[in-house]
Amino acid sequence: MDQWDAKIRNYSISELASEFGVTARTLRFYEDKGLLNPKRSGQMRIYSGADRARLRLILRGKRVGFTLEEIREMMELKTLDAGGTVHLSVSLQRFRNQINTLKQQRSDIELSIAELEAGCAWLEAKMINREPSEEIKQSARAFEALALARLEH
Amino acid sequence: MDQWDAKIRNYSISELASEFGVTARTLRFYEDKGLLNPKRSGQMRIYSGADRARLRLILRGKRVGFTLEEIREMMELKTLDAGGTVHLSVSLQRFRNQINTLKQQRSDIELSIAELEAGCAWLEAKMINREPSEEIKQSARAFEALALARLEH
DNA sequence: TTTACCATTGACGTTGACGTAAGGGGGATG
DNA sequence: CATCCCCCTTACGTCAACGTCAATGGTAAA
Repeated sequence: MDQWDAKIRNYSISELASEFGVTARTLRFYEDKGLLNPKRSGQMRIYSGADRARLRLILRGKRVGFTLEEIREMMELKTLDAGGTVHLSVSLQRFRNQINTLKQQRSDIELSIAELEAGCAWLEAKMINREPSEEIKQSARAFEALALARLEH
Repeated sequence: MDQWDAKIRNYSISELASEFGVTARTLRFYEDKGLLNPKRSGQMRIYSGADRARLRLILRGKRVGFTLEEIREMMELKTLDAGGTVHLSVSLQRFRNQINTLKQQRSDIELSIAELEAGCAWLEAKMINREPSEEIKQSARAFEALALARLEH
């Protein structure tokens, strides 16, 4: 239980960048936008485990379509201890909205996956039987019909 | 079974635009990029039900994070009947990659939802008990610890 | 005919998220 | 000492996805 803990590990900018597959420029940019603020040792940036965790959150947020500004706001809301009940309830509403957005997106994604999987099946069918047999043509038309049915509302 | 079918419905540019909550400029832009090509009556664009279906796909693709270029490619792959087995298998691989991307995204989304719901719970706890009781402070610290545990790898 | 409205095609402007180039500091190694 | 490598800041460049503006045309009601 001494101080040789795993959490006192720090990271240089390029370490963190390469670990997450981004450039150093990106990390400096995020700092500029108020998303990160690592400690400094002189000029050099020193990233802690917490900074690393924030970065993970930022990148995940990006992947699901939030802008950097939105991500910054959400992170601020959680570190914002001051502020009355009103402010809290506003924050709560914002979080709930984001959740609904994400759920909508998840459903979009599931539809898209289904769409692409249907496309795969269609391509596979075409590859297995190269000669334009009536059988395949039939299934092709069937697929098209199904696709259309799903698409036209 | 006469021709008073539902599918012969056509749309003007502003009809389609307002139905999907985009501007006419957007539709012209998509056409410029080869994503749509409605028929013309003179200068005016005439959108068919198929065009409408394509638009639906485009917008969904956008919502899940594909670029217009990617969407165009995917749509081309499906209307591309010519091309040998090699081309087909390349297409198939592309589709499979997109599917994996989407599945990754879905998992990201689920993580984000969990994150935000935890944030909601945290805010709610704070609202219910406004006075800074030790009890709440404890649960706050507990939450922070949990969050960190989830975040740091 | 005039007014009103919707359509068209350019062309340039804007925003977010970085890339890239220029110029310079500091330390470790041959 | 010279060379390398990593770090820093400042500032301009870029790309996608449209927005906005200008000038113009067709048609339908007043």
